[in-house]
Amino acid sequence: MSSLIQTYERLLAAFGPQHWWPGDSPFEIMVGAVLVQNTAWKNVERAIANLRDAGLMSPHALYAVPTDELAELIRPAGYLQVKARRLRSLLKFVDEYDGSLDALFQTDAATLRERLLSIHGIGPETADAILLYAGGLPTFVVDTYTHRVLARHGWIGYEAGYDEIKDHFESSLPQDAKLYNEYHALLVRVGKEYCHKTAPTCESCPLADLLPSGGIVEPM
DNA sequence: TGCCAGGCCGGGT
DNA sequence: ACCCGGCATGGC
Repeated sequence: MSSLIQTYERLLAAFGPQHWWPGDSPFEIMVGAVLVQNTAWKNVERAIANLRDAGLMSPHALYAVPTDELAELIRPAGYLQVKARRLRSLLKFVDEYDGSLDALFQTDAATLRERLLSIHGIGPETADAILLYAGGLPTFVVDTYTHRVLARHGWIGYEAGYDEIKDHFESSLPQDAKLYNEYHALLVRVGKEYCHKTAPTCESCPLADLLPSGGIVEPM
């Protein structure tokens, strides 16, 4: 069994830097983090383009948009009613810092994470994505690909929960935002290309020789 | 055509 | 403390 850092180095060598998060500004990254919930990034790009084209990609401008109007703008990202409300709850939070993300990220990481989690529509993954990719804070982001790739390769059990997986990484890696950034992006890359939900195949999977049993670990 | 995508919430066990 | 249905659009 290789260590997590060895796996990281192998993935980085194989795929190179992923240049995450795709987005021009911390604010756009925050918005994208909500819009991408259980949604293909492709669809999110259109929604973001709509907001940018309308000149709304700033905290105050976007907060001034009524919920139903916001829903129409983000339609391509799906769950439009739900996400419009979630965006507004996040915007209300940002507004408490007068729309200054610099001010917002002055808060210490643990406190800020708690505050983000208290926002309606912000769960652990969205909170961590905001902290890491918008704020540059060293917190590991766990997503469905992270879970599937690790479980299928026998590194964790399928029953492992969010915090368990997060701790798995954070306790065995240096606390380094750049490392967490790239690692998560690489896991998503591998998941998309080799670790599909159905019809799992590990042929040519870059992690194949890390499998403890020489095969895929199937869920119960 | 059906299944899936970079979740989260609320109600029911 | 889990488990499940709901939420919606676009790509393959």
